[in-house]
Amino acid sequence: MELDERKRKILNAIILNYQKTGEPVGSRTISKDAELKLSPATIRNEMADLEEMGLIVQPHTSAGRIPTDKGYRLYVNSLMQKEQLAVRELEAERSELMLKRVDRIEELLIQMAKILAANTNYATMITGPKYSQNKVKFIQLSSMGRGKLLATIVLTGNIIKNSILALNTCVSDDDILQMNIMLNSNLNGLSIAEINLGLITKIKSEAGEHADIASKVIDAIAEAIDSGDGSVPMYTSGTPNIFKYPELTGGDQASELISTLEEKEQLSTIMEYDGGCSDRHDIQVYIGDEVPVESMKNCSVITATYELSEGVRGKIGIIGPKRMDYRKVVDTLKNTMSQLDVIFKNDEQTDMAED
Amino acid sequence: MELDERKRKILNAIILNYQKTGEPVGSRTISKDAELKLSPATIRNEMADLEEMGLIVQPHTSAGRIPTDKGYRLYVNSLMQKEQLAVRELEAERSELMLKRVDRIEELLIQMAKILAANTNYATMITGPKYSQNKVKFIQLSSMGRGKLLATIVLTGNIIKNSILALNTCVSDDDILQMNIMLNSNLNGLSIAEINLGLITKIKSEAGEHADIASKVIDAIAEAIDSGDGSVPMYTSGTPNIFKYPELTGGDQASELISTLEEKEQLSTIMEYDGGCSDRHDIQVYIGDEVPVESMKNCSVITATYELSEGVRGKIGIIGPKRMDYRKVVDTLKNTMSQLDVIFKNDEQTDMAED
DNA sequence: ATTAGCACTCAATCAGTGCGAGTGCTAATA
DNA sequence: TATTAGCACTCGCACTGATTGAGTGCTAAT
Repeated sequence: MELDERKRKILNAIILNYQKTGEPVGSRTISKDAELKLSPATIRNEMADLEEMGLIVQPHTSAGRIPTDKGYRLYVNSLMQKEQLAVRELEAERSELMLKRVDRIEELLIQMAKILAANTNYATMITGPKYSQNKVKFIQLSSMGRGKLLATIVLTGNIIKNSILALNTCVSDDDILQMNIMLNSNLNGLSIAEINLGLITKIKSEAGEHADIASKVIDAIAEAIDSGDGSVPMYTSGTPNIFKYPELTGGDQASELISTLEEKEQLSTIMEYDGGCSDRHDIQVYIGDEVPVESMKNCSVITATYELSEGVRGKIGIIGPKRMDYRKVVDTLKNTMSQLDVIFKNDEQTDMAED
Repeated sequence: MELDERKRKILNAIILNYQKTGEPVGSRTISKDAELKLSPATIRNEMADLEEMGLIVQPHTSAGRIPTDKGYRLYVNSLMQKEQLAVRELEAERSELMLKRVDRIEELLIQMAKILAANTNYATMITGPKYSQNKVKFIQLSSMGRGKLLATIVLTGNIIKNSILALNTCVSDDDILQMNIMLNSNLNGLSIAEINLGLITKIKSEAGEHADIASKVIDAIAEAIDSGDGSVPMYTSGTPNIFKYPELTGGDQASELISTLEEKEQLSTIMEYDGGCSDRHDIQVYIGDEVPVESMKNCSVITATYELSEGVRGKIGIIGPKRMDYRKVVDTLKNTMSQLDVIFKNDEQTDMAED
C-alpha cells in the first residue's frame, strides 16, 4: 500500500486533532478541516487504508480513529519536520533562567525542570551531571582543633566536597601545611582513573607518620568523585500535570505513574539508555511501548542530553501522554539546551559551588 | 446530654472500625463487636444520641455512621490514651535508620521520611533543620590561583559552606594567612545576630587593602547561615500512598493533593505554625478543617518536632485521611523522635557534613 | 475518482426496578 | 426502667432495557 501525499495529510490531521482533544477523531471532523477539500466519505476510505497500514485504529467499531504507536513514530520521524513554520513563538520562551540568580548548578537544573514542566504541561525529570570524568583541581586540609581535620576537595567544574576527618593522633599546623603541599603536588590534575595503587602507596610513604590521614583524604576524594557516579541524583517536577490527561489517569494508572515518578529508580533506566546517536543535543523520542518502564507504556518520553563541560553530562526528560505535542517539546528542549550552553559558557569560570 | 462510658465505647468502636474499612459502620456491626453485649437496637439508640452530640453523622439516610471532625478530636484528646496497651509492637519498628550509613544529615532525614511513609502507609513531609541559631566555628580562605579564592565556612553542627570568590586584585599567600587569622579571631563563636555593622566595619578596617575580600567573605557567611533560614528545605515522601484511600482520590482531590505536596509552599504553613506547647517532642494533630491548607481539608496531619542540638529544630509531618490511625502514627512518631535523639547524641561530634 | 445515501454498530445516557443495608419507632419483655 | 424484637421505611447501588447519536462501511450515482 502506497502512503501518498493525501494519506500523509490525513494522518497528520488526525494526530494534530487528537493531540488537542484526546478524543477519537472522525471523518467528518477531518473533512471540515479545510486544507484538503474532500467529503467525509473519501476520508473514510483513506482512513480505512491507514488503518490497514497500522497507523491508526478505532478504539471500538463506530468510533473515530486514534493514532497507533507506529503512527506517531512515522509522524515524529518524517511528518513532523515538514511543518517547521512559525515555530518561532518558542523563541519567546520565558528565559527566566537567565534572570533568576541561581548559584548552584543542581538548583539551576531543578529550576529548569520546573520551568519546562510549567511551559509544556507535562512532567519532567532531570539527572544531575555525571562527574566521573572530573579531575582533582585543589585540595585543602585545615585543622579544626580537637583532633579534627577539614578536607576540602575541589574538582574541575568547581565541584566542592568537604569531609571532616577524625584523627586519633595530633597533628601540628606545620605538618598540615606539609601534607597540603604534598597532596596537591601529587594529585593535582588527576582523574579518578589516574589515582592508582602505585600512586597511593607513594603518597602514603611521603606522608610518613601521617599515612593514615593521607589514606583518609584519598577515601574522601574517591567518595567525592563517586557520589556523582554510582547513583546520579534524579529530580522530577510537574508530576501533577499528568492529571490533565484523562487517558493517563484511568484505573490505577495515575497511582502507578506517580509512584514511579516519585521513586525515581525506574526512571534511570530511561535516562541511562544511550541511543548511540551522539549528536550535539542528542534528542531521543520514546513512544508508548518503546518506553522501557512498565507503568509508562502508554506515555511517551522525550529526553535530551545536556553538557556542562567536556564530558560532564546529564539528561533531561519530558513525560507526557502518547498524544503529546512532540514538535513543541522537541523544539522547547532544543531551545533550552542552547540556553544552557550560553549560561555555561558565561558562567564556566564563576562561582558555582556544590556540596 | 451526658457522654457516659457506654457511649464512649461505641464511639471508639465506630472510629476503629471506620479506620479499617473506610465504610460507614452500622449498628449491627458494632453489636457483633462483642466487648459490650448489646443488640443493634440499643446501639442504634445510643448512636442517635452520639449523632445529636455532633460526634458522628450518616452520609445519607439509611447508611451507617462515620465520625465527624469533632468525634475524631474527642478520640484524639481523651479516648485514645485509654488503650495504650500492646502498642509495643511498634518497639520492633525496623530501625533501619541505625543500620544504614547515612553521613549527611539531610539525607538521614529524607531516609527517615521514606521509612515512615513505608511503615504508616501515609504521606510524609519533613523540613530541614533551621540553622539560624548557628554560630561560626571556623573560616578558611585558600587561594585557588588565577585570582580565585576559596572560602570555606564551618558552622556549629558541622555545617560546611563553600564559596568561590573572584578577585580583581592579586593576593599573596601571606596576605591570605593574615586574613585567615584576622577573620577567625573576629568571628569565631558568633551567631548571625552578633555580626553587626560595627563589627563588620572593624573587620574591614583591619583587612586594610583587602577590605573587599573581607566584605565578600562576610556576604558568604550571611548566605551560609541564611540559606537555612528564609526558606527551610522541605521534602516529601510516600505521596502515592494517598491513592490507597478512596476518600482522598474522589474528583480532583488526588490531583490537588499531589500538587500541593509537590509544590511544598503551602505545606510550610502547617509546619511553621508553632502550637505553643513546647513539650519535649511536641506533637500536633490537625484534623480535617483544622488543617490550614485548602486542598487538605479532608486530610489529617500530625506533626512532630525534632531537635538536633540546642535550638536546631525541624518538623516532620504525616499526612493521611481523616480516618488515619492516630494512635499508631503518634506512637510511631514518638518512637522515631527518640531514635533520632539517640542517633544525634552518638553522632553529635562525628563527621556529618553538609554543603 | 469522488460523493451522496443508507443501513449498521456501539458507547453513552437515562429512567425504571429490585435489592439490601441500615435506620427509627413502637410494642413487648426482663 | 432499660433492653430488645419486630416492622415499616429510606435510600444508595447495581442492573436492565430503551434511546440517542456519532461514526463507520458499502453501494450506487455522479
